[in-house]
Amino acid sequence: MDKDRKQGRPATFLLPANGFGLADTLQCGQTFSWQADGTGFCGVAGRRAARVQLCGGSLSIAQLAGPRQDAEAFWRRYFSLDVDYQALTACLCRDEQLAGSIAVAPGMRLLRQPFFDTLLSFIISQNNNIPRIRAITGRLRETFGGELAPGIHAFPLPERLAAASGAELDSLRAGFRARYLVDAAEKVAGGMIHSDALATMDDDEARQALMQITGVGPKVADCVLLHALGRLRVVPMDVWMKRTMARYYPGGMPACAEGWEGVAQLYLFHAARTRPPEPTGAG
DNA sequence: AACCAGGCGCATA
DNA sequence: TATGCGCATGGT
Repeated sequence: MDKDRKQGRPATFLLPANGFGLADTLQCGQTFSWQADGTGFCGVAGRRAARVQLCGGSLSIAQLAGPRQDAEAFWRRYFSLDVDYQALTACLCRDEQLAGSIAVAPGMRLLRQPFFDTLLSFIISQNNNIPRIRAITGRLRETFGGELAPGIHAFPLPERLAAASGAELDSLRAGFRARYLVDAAEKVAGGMIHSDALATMDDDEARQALMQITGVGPKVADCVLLHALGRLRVVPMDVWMKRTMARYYPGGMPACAEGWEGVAQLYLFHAARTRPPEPTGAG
């Protein structure tokens, strides 16, 4: 695998990305693995590192580390550029509240993220805010993850994190979540939790399996199902979504979101956090 | 069943 | 500058 990591030149290519909103996609709280970098972003997904930037209607990707052969296919899938969001959002917009939420960030896409990166990130996200999640995941990567490119570290491998020392864990300043990270690493390294096995289960079975990890409750489990396992009907219920659902959809998501409830959640969540809450009633 | 630990960004005083 | 609030989970 040495040839994959030590490359003289990055693999650089363009992906068609009409209507794609890079900043909204990377900054809405679904990933904490990307750093704004002037005109673009640098970040990681699994064992790959990349710098990405919008160029007109295309997404320019410079993969700095990782397998080159399937790089285009990997990133196309990661950014959901293989999904017809024009058609999908047009469908969701049949609901008035969803239309208003999509208008806040119409180019936002649901990422398809690597399993273990996502599991660790959302364990850290619990009872936490985005700046601090970014800080802790950054220290987690620098402490335990391999350096894929200069200054860019991967998320740790499960085996490495499972062998963490107490001092290393303290340095994360992750608070009570530190032992949750270790339990997740042990269960993945030991094969008790495996993404291939989760993929064969229905949503409820996979949720229950993930909740065997200490520190993974229903909300964190649903985040992993949606963001890493492609379970697009799953709606992680944090406080913002509880408010949104109670207020606008007491009877559940509208029919136009059937099968895409998790994607609808992305827009509703982002809009709820972005714009000030409206008073009840008209106006 | 209701409460707190745990750390820190944030809004409000 | 100080104070309190919010947050997802596990444990009491």
